[in-house]
Amino acid sequence: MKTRDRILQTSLRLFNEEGEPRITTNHIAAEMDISPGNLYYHFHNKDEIIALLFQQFERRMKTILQVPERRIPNMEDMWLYLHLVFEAIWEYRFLYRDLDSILNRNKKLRTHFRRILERKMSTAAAICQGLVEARIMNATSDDITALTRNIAVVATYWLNFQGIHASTTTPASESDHLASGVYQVLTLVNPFLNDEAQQLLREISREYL
Amino acid sequence: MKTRDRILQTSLRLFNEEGEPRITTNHIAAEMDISPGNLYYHFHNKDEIIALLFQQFERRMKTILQVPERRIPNMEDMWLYLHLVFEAIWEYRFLYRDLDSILNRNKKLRTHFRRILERKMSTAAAICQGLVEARIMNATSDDITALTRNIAVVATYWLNFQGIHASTTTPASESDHLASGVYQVLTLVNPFLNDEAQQLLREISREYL
DNA sequence: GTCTATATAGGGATAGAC
DNA sequence: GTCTATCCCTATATAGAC
Repeated sequence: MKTRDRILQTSLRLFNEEGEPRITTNHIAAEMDISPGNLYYHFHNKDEIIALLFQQFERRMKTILQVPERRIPNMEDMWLYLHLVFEAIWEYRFLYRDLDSILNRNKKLRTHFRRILERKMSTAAAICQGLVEARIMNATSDDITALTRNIAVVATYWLNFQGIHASTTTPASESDHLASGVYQVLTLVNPFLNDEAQQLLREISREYL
Repeated sequence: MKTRDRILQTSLRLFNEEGEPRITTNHIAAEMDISPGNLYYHFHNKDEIIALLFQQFERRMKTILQVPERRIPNMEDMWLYLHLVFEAIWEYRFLYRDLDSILNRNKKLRTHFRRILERKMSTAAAICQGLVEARIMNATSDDITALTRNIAVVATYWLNFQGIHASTTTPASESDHLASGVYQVLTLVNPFLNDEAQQLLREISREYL
């Protein structure tokens, strides 16, 4: 594996584990047993590493958010779909942990992140619209607007919230984080579903949680 | 006004405006036209300033979250109540902007912040319970658990979300931030309310938003 | 491509005079 | 209480040898 790729890989791991602000270029080099000078041969600065990692994340999110399917999604689809989103967030969670600090340093990242957020919301809105037309969901257009915003907020900040709120109990495993996030987002959708879909959702929750 | 208090006041303003990580003790001293040495006469270090500001915030939140009233709150009560919470968050928004970074540096703050979060949720749960008993709200105990978590997430991270999402449009005024946050939280509660309460909520929203 | 050595800059913090 | 001067440390980044 090329040094350049190893730098990206190692940076991602350390950023996720320790938080981006606490990891310096020296830390990354030391962890890889290369010299700081070598790292700077491959990247001009730390921001360039972050920008590259963000690009990877963005590409991944874009493919997830495409939703090429024609048919109306059922509850199980939604669960799995949300799971993919949370999985991607989890693998690049350092971005979310210090979101403001990272986005403030780089205007381009801010714009791109906002686009991802907008895409998340429009995808969610489209799914809801489909469910309404299939009479699975009962919601006005205003309801859907507010709902998609809430979905975006909870999906974006769930890991942060968990990190504060659950720090009392035993540190949860990766799959716990993901499943609880998916569940929490679906509780937002739940009150708008018809009885049958609500029942279905309860069963799926019991199965996965 | 004593220098010590002016330091706190100036720090709070600069932290809120520029973000806590970007404001150094030298910045604070320069802004006040005092020497860095003088600042260190009054505070041992930057963390001590932050801890004091946090204490102010915590006291304020505690008094808001007391809810000494006996009677069942109506929709207007809830609006005003949430408004107080968002107002307090707004005035100490630097804490929320770099929450992870600040809480990671100081374990004590983390514990106290978690307590505030828990208190927020138990207060919200108590209010919901009251509404259910008054037949204004229709929700199971599981519904309320999930709902209060969602309320906590949205209330905690609304400003951050707004900062990313709305950065395209004109920078909103303070009152816009608050009102939109209150509205957004109430959209979480709305689907559980009976028709009459939902109607009431729509009217209040139109009035304040 | 990789290393060693080093320059630079900035923030945190202290000492001692006034 | 306040100032000036200064020290220490750490992080970023570069230069030049190999």
